[in-house]
Amino acid sequence: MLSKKTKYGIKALTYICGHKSDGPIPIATIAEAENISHKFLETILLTLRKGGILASKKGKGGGYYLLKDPNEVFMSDIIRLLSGPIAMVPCVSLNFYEKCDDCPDENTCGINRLMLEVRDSTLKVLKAKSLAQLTLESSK
Amino acid sequence: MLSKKTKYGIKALTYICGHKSDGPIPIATIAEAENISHKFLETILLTLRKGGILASKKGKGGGYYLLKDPNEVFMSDIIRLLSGPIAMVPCVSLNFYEKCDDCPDENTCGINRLMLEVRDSTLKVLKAKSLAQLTLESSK
DNA sequence: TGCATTCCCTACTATTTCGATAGGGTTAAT
DNA sequence: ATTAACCCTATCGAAATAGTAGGGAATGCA
Repeated sequence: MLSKKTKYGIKALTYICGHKSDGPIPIATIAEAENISHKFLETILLTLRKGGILASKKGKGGGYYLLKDPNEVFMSDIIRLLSGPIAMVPCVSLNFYEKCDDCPDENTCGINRLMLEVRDSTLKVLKAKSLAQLTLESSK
Repeated sequence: MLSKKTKYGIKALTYICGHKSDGPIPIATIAEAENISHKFLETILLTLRKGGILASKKGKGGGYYLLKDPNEVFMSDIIRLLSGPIAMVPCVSLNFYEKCDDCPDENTCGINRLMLEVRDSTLKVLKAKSLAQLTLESSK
C-alpha cells in the first residue's frame, strides 16, 4: 500500500504543477487545498526539495515551485523518493538492492524471478506517467 | 515490500508442493528445511488452511498437504491471503475495495487511474504463475 | 530597523503493523 | 496411556508510519 506520505506528496506536486504560473506556492495553500496537515506536508516537501524535484523560496511571497520540467518527472521517481524501493523484495531492487537474508541463492529462487517480473511490469507503468500527465488528468 | 509472513508462506507451499508424494508434511520438517521459526510458521500455515489452499491431518503422522491442485493455485491467491490487497491504494482493490478517506472523487483522481494500471499489470504477472510452476523453478 | 511571512531542521510522540513467542487445548496413532 | 502432531488465542517487543512541537533563519516591505 502507498503510504500517506507518498500520496500526499503526489497530491502536493500535482497541485504545484497545476498552479505553476502563480509563482511559488506556500505550504499553507497546498495544505488547505488538499486537506493535509501543514506540519506533515512540510516534511514531505522538504524531502521532495532535497530530492531535486522542488525548489523553494523563503520569506514573504515565498513557497515551493518545480525545479524540473514536469514532463521529466516520472511517478517512479516520486515514489522512490518518498517510499523507497518499488520492488517487493530487496534482491530485485534496482536502486536499493540488498541480498535477502533468508535466501541462500538468488539464481535458484523462484520468488526472486517472479518478483523481478512484477518489478519490471510495475516500473513500466510508473515510468510511463509523468507529473505533467497526471496533473492534466486530475483537472478533468 | 513482501512481508516475511508472505515470503515464508510461499516457501512453505513450495516445499509442500515439492514433497507432496510423501503425504502430510509436519510443520517441524518445513520449519527446519526453510529456516523458519516453528511457531511463526504454525500461524502462517493456519492461515493457508483457513484460506482453502492447505489441509491438515492431526495426530501422529499428521501434517499439512495441498488441498488444491498446485496448477490452480496462483501467486495472486497466496499473496492476497497472507498480505491482503495487491493494489497500492484501497480504492482500486478488487478484493478489498475501500474508498480512500482523503479523496473526494475517484473519477477525477489521477492517482486512482495510475494505480489501477499498476494493479492490472501486477496482477497479470501474479495470476500467470502457479504454485506448480514456482516449485519447478525453485528446484532447478 | 522592525516585523510579518515563509521555509528550515531536528527531535519527539502516538499509533499501527510486523515478527515472533507463549502456552495450553484437541486429535489421532500405536 | 503416551506421544506426536495440529489448533487457537493472547501477548510482547521492535520497527515503521503518521503526525506534532518548537525554535531558527531568510526574505520582503513599511
